[in-house]
Amino acid sequence: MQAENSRAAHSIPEDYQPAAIEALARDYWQANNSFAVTEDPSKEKYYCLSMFPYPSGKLHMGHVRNYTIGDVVSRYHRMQGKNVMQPMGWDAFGLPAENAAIQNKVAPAKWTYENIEYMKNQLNQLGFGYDWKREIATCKPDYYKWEQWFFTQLYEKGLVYKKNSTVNWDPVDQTVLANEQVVDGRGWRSGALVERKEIPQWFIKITDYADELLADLDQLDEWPEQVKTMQRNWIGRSEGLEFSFSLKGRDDLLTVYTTRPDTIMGVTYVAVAAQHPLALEAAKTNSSVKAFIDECKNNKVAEADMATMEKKGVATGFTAIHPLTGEEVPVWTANFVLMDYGSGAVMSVPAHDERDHDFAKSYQLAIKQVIAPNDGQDIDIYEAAFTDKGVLITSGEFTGLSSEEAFDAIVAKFEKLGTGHKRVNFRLRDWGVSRQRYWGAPIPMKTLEDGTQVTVPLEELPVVLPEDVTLNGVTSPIKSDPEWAKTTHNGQAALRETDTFDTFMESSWYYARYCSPQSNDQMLDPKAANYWLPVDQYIGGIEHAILHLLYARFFHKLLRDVGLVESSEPFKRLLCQGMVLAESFYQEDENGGKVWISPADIGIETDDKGKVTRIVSKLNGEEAFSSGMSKMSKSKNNGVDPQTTIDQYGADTVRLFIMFAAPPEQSLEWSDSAVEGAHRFLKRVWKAVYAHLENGKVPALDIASLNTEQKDLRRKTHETIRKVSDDVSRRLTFNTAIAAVMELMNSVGKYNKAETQDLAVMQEALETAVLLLSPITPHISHTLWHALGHDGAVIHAQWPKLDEAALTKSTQEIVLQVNGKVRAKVEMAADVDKASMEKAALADENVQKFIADNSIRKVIVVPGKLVNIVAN
RNA sequence: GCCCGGGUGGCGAAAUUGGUAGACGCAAGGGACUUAAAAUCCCUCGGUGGCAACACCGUGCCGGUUCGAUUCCGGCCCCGGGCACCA
Repeated sequence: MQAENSRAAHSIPEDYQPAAIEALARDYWQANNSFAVTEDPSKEKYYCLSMFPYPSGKLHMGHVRNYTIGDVVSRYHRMQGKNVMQPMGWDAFGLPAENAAIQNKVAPAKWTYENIEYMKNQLNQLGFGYDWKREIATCKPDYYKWEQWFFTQLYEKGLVYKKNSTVNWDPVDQTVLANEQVVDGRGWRSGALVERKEIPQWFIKITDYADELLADLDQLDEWPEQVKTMQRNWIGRSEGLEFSFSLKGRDDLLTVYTTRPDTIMGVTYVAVAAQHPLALEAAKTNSSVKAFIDECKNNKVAEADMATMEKKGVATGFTAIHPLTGEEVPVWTANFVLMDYGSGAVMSVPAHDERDHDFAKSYQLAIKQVIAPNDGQDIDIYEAAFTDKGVLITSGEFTGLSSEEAFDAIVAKFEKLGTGHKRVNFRLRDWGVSRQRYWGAPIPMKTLEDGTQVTVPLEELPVVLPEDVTLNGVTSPIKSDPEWAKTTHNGQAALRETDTFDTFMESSWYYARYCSPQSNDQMLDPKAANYWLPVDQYIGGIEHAILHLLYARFFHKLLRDVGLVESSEPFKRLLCQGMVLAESFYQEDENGGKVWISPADIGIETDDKGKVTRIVSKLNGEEAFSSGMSKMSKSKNNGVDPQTTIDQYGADTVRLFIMFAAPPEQSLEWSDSAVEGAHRFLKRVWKAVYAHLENGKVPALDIASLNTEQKDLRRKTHETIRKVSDDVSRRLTFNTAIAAVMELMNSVGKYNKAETQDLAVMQEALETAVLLLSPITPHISHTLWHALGHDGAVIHAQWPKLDEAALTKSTQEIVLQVNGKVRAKVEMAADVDKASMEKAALADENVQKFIADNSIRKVIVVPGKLVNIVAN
């Protein structure tokens, strides 16, 4: 990387012209197939993956951010000499295609393929280095064939079953609605009040893997702690007691599970779900129970709605008998008990559970305190529940035990009596994969005439989804066409399943398919899969922290257990990038409603401190208002089309801005003027190289002969290498990496000598800046690297090497504090010892002033950094 | 409601292991160049006081630990993500 004698520099125009140089770099990569990779056991592999996009129409800023991060990481590791795979594809099934189909009268397939074409072109314009040979679209039969096959394998292994489960039902359109399609409790098209309905659906037993999914989180040491915590809570392992209440005058038992057996003596009622058999039975004779159950049919399915709705219930008339005391407690049915979770019944202890407490107060049910605070503090149990652990009171033989001791004692008691046992429970529920929609992969099952369910054999796969269809907005075309389902099985008539898979199915294994995307005789080629997997760096939005990442981890373990991969986890390192926000503006219409105005149509007036004084709409010249920063969205009309910015400033500016504006995990605020700032910086880099080339021939660097100024610039160069290397590889803080290169360029700009060795250190500084920037702004770096005299392309260059010797400094700044406040700063020798530091501190005039008449209690010396004198 | 994050100048941010708060950039103000404007370059830029040296205050709010807290602990407020059929 050091300058050779008589380097043949290539001249460049004085001005930076992004459009021309970006086309040049793109043509080079394309002509040389720069990003195509194959398995090469002689090289260290690096698999960098960004979450694939849903082909919604055109790229949005969130995509640009996601894929820029991935491309920077990929290009960095490439410069480390690794065999880097960076694939791209399309998460092509989903609801929006059906909506677009209804709106624009175009088939979902056609709409999807057109969007893919357009977005692929945009990705190329941004200079992302993808191996397009590996492109996948999940809506293509050669992809979902293997997903269907895999499902049949899981079925054979007993990991798939069918059961009833609740959906949102639109009674007017006679169709199932996604949560998104339910607006204020009504169907978004029909406006009808949505009902809960139970329909049979296919489930995959993710709960069989709950223990492993939980335990293996501990191995993922390069995942954000935040994501692992969310997954742990989602899986929700708990230890508790399962036991049954007998029912007065009946033979059946009511089974419940509790994580707080220590509070069992405080049970004052039992609550069952509205769909619980006991509630249904009570409804036959009790009209208020029936009315309540009917009312619950209008409850929404989403958990957030369940949790925030008013807690309601009604007594069933049944009476349960407390298994330890023999006491009689009423059985209620309540809207907060979930039928899908546990046994659909819970014991209620109002004194020690907030929800039970609220409910008991609303319905005048008894509140019985059985736990007292450890510190003996008096509490008013009618005022609020006491939910902490403590000491048992009025609990018969268990009185006086701590909550922890009582847990064991009470579980032991039940186990001895044979009426209950300790049980590990998970919050995680099995994965319901059936969707009653058209644009998805058909579920490969058939029903025979006698009702038997069979899998579709491999030779009949894929079960192809017809693409040339018209949607009526209500029923899936494969459901409304009676012919589609008709098939045979071993000569017998059979009907195909007309439900399709949840689209999370496709996104749960695409990362593995990229390793052998053309494999047509098996799901994965194990040799390729085991070379590339696990993914070394996965990048995507934090909104996927739980569901997608958990399903993908689950699928990977399933792939392992069918023998297709060797590893147990799919993603070694994870980065969750933040959202892209923009300011949104509105004016009010005559009804007080908000009319959202695009940021492009807004003018802003400021005072002489830059504070905003007035916002005006350019559309009507009247005052407008800001509603602050929010996620770029259609509803707030605050989206900024990446294409406009690419056209105006070029891809490098967009990439630089988006990496500089915020650290990757934080939300990023779009700012037009900051984009201009990024562009200005690239112009400065260009000009600096141009000016350097004008100075003529550059001699070889002769380190021994450098003067102080030359050494200073060289130190700055190598400090920058150290900082940027660490930021890009370990910290993934691209914003501070860019800031460091900006500092280096500021030093370059201030350097005004151009004698022999000046040119050599300048050459080194500029080459370094170009190399360090090249993962972020690959196009301008491509041209400038060439201009600086290199015949090979910058993508084949090595990442700059740190010269530790260049970092040495003769002096350093020492901070002098009195009682923790900075009172002076002094330059001292780099190798100064503690005693001299302390001596210098005590000798300082300002330090002396602040010690004054106080006596010195303590002196803290941090070697090479600071001295703090404690005096009072 | 539950789980997980975040809150630092006019703005985006930095401070990596408890050790100089505000690197880098944007906006703004002043100046140079120009007939002029744009572009570019130079200077200033947390608040208050002071000619200055410097002092005091300042990292959402209240309290704690520490020689020293943006960083650790307890409580609160506000904003964002997820909650199983949006992807």
